Amino acid sequence: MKVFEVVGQTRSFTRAAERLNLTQSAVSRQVRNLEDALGEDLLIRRHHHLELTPAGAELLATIQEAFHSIEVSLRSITEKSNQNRLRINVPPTFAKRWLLPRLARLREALPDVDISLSTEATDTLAERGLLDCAIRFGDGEWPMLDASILMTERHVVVCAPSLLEGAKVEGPSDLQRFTFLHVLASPDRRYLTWRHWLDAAGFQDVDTRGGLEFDLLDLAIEAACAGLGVTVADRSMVRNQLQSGQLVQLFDVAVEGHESYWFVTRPQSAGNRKVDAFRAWLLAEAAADRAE
Amino acid sequence: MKVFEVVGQTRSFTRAAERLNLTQSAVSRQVRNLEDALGEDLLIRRHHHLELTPAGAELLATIQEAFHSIEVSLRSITEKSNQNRLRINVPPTFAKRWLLPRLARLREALPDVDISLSTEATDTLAERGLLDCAIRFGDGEWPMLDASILMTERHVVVCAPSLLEGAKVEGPSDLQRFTFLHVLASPDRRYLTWRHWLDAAGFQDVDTRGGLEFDLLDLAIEAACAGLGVTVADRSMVRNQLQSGQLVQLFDVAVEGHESYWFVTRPQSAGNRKVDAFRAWLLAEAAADRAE
DNA sequence: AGCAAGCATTCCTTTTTGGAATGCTCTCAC
DNA sequence: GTGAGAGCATTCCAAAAAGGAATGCTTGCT
Repeated sequence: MKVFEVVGQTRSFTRAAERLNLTQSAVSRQVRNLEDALGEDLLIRRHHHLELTPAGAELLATIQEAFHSIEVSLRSITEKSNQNRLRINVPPTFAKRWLLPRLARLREALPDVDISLSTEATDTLAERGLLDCAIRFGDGEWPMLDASILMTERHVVVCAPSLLEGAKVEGPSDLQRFTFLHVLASPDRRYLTWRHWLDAAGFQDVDTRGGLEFDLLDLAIEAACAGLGVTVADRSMVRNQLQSGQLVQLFDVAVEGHESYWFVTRPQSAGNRKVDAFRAWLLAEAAADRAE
Repeated sequence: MKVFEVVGQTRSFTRAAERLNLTQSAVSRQVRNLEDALGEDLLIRRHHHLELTPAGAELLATIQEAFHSIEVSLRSITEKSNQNRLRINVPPTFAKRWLLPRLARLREALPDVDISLSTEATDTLAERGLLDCAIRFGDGEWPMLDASILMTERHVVVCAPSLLEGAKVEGPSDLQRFTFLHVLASPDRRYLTWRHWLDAAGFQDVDTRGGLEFDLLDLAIEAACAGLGVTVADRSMVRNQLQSGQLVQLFDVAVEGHESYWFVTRPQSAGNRKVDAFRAWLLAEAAADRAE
C-alpha cells in the first residue's frame, strides 16, 4: 500500500523502488498484488511511463491523506511527546513545597523541556507507560528501576509562632502541652517520624497517641501554619515558612530520616537527553538546598 | 497497525486475536513491535483489561479515521466500480448507429448495470485497465482476447432520395453519375468497400477514384443523408434512415463484408456476471436485428 | 488459598517479502 | 528501419516477518 503511494507519486516502478530502497521487481509485484486483491487495475502500464486509472487516482488520493495523518500522529508521538515532554510523578508534598517553588528556575534551565507533573501518592513508573520518571520517597530500592538520591529528610519540629505565646519550650514536658500533628502512611498507620525524632532528641515518655492525623504531610504543615499544633517535617519542606516567620522551629534538633527522596527512572531511559538533563538539574538544586 | 486498531477497540489482546483470526501470541507481539518501533508505549497492561496511554489514544483515533477512509475507498473500487459499472469501447459508427438507439432497451434489460461508453477507434482492452470489454470490427483474431461474433456486415448502397430526382438507377453508368463517398482506413488508404460491392454487383469499369473521403463511416452516412453522394454502408447502420425515408437503397444487392463486428473480452473476465449479461443481451439484439 | 483470566515469552513453522537475473516491448535517435 | 536503451514483467531462490502452540507468570476473584 505504501508502495503504491510512492508509485503513484513517481509514476514509475523504478523510481519508486529507489525511493523505497527496494528493487523494481519488488515494487512491481507489490502493486500487482494490490491490484489482484482489488480485482481492479490501478495503473496503466505504458512504456516509459505509468498512468493512473480512475480507480487508482481515487485510491491514491485517499491513501495519501490517510498516510499523512497517520504519519503526523506517529511523529507527534515519537518526537514531540518523546523529545520535548517530560512526564513526571512527584509525591504531593514534595511537589508543592519543593518542586513548585523551583519550577520557574527549571524552565530557565531547561527551556525546551515541557513538564507534565502529576502528584499521585504511588506512581506507575514501573508500568512503563505514562511516566518518564518519578520522584519517590523510600529507601532507593525499587526493582527494575534506577534511583539517584536527591535528599535525605532532616526532620525538625515546627509550629506557628502564635502557639508559643512567648513561652519557652525546652523539654519534653513543654512539648507535651501541644497538639501533635501526624501524617498517615495508610489509613490505619502513622509514619513514625514523631517517634524517631523524639528518640533522637532523647525525649522519653512523651505521649504522642493523641493529636490530629492527616493523609498528607502537606496538610499537616498547613495545619501547623494555622496554629493547630506541632508537627515534624523535613526542613526543606518548610524552609519558606521558617524564613517568612509563618513557622518557627522548636529545639535545635534535626533528625536524619530513615528514608530519602530519590529521582527514579526506568533503565530504558538511560541516556535519554531530557531525563538526564532533568536529573542533573535536580541534583544541583538539591545540593544547593543542602548548602543553605 | 491494523492489529493495534482492533486491540484499541476491544481493549484485549485475546478478543482482538479472535476478531483478527490470530492467536493472542501474535497480537501481543504485533503491538509490542509497534511500541518498540515508536519507542513509546501505547497500552498499559493491567490484569484483566488494557488501558490506552495518551499517545495510544491519539494514535488509535488517527488510525481509525485513516483506515476507515481507506476502507471506504477500497470498497468503492471493488464494489461499485467492479460490480455495477461496465466500461466498454465501441467503434464510433457502431456506437452511434446501432448501440445508442438500443441503449434504452439495455437499461431495461440490465437495470443494475451502469454503462461507461467510449468510442475510441482503437481501444485499450488488451492493456487491462480502463475497459471491461469492447466491440471491435475485424476478423475476430486478437491475441489474448476472447471474441464472439455479433454481426457480419452486409453492405448496401444508399443515398438521399432527393439525389435521384425521380430518375431510375439501374446500372453502372447510372451510378457513375453520382459522387462517391468513401471511408478511410488510414489517412492515405480507403476501405475497399466500394470495390467489393461493385465486384459483387458485377459492375465493371466504374471509376471510384473521385469523391469525398471521410475518416468515419458515420460522417459518410451523414453526408449521404445530406444529399452529397452515394455511399456503401452496412445495412444495420442505416436501417433507421431507410425506414424513415432519409435514405434509399440503390440496387437490390447486399454484399457480405469480409470483416465483422465482434464482442471482445479479456479471458480474465470469463464468468464475470455483468460482462456475461451484456454479451447475452448483445447477441440477442444482433439476432433480432438480423431477423428484420 | 486456589482457580481462572489474560498477557508475555519461547521455539518452531509458515507465509510473505525481497533480490538478482533475465526477458520482453516500446520509444527514440541516427 | 534498425539498433540501443529505458522500463516493466517474470522466475527462482533467499531472507525476513508473521503466526501458532505451548508454557509461564501475575493478578483478581471466589
